[in-house]
Amino acid sequence: MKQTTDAPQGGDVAEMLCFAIYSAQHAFNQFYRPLLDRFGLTYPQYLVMVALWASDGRTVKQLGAALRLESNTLTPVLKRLEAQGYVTRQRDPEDERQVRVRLTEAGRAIREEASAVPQCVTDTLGLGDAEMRDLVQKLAAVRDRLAGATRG
Amino acid sequence: MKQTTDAPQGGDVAEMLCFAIYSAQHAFNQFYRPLLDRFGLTYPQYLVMVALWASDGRTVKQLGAALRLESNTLTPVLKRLEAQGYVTRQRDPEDERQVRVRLTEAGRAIREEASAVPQCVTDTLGLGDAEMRDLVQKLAAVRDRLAGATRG
DNA sequence: CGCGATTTAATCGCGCACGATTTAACTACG
DNA sequence: CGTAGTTAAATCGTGCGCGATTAAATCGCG
Repeated sequence: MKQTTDAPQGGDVAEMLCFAIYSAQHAFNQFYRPLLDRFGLTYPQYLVMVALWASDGRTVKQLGAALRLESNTLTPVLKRLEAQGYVTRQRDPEDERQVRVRLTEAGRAIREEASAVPQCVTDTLGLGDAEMRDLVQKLAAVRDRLAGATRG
Repeated sequence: MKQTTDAPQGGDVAEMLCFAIYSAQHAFNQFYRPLLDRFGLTYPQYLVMVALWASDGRTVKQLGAALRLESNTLTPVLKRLEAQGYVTRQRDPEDERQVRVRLTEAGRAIREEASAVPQCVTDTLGLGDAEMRDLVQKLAAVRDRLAGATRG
């Protein structure tokens, strides 16, 4: 009987969920690149901006919780965003261990313009709203199960 | 109360399909790491091995078509696999532009042992076969639509 | 044949990811 | 208080991804 799961016995990477996610991630990255070029943003940088547009003034830790990244990844990204003039980074006077990340005027300014970007994604994918949400929910479940098993 | 925007996908990263894929990809990467450590393989290296187990002796181009990668990414990965003793790389005498990648005895030898790895994934995810296939198919459709739009 | 166009890998530079470690600031507890 | 333990960011090294470029082999067309 043919295996159709994540098992390589029967087949190729094409049948594996991990590869479906892996290759879809690269496709997103490449799809976003030309759209974000005019802002000088990379895809991970864009995700940070989205997180800040939703809730400004978060600490590195809080951003990391939202993006599932840690300071070893975030700090260099945030420094580049700071160098681009989109955010500021300053130690919280209340707790000097923490660094608060805040949007600059320029960072807030591109929000409107950048709203065309996700619209372009939905247009390209042509998925219904319910189908999209379902896919997001299923992927979040996969992610959380994997993450739970990795730690616990 | 959580802020949302009018833009589709524009609330927070948690609602965005691109982020669901992005974070699931990282979760897979971290889930695989301890499982692959004993083979000395990274996750991308493992995907190359899976592709070769399915069809040995492919060219870099053919491997790239399967994995959606190009030589700029594959060549260093293949060199590391070669250094580990899992594959050989040699120019095709029929067409010296091409490099054929072949499993060594050691490369074939770990196939059986490594078959426990995807089993561990299915056990952890607890998804039915049909549900898994459906998810893979949907993600492949997303990937192909994005890739088609990026090129075309 | 000859020579420009095409194809295939490889190379280079940059920006993530991330395990491991370090530094600094805060907390808890005797 | 003081100090051991904890927490938050930053630092470092390695390995991808990938756009851009280069080098070499092959193809195509006169």
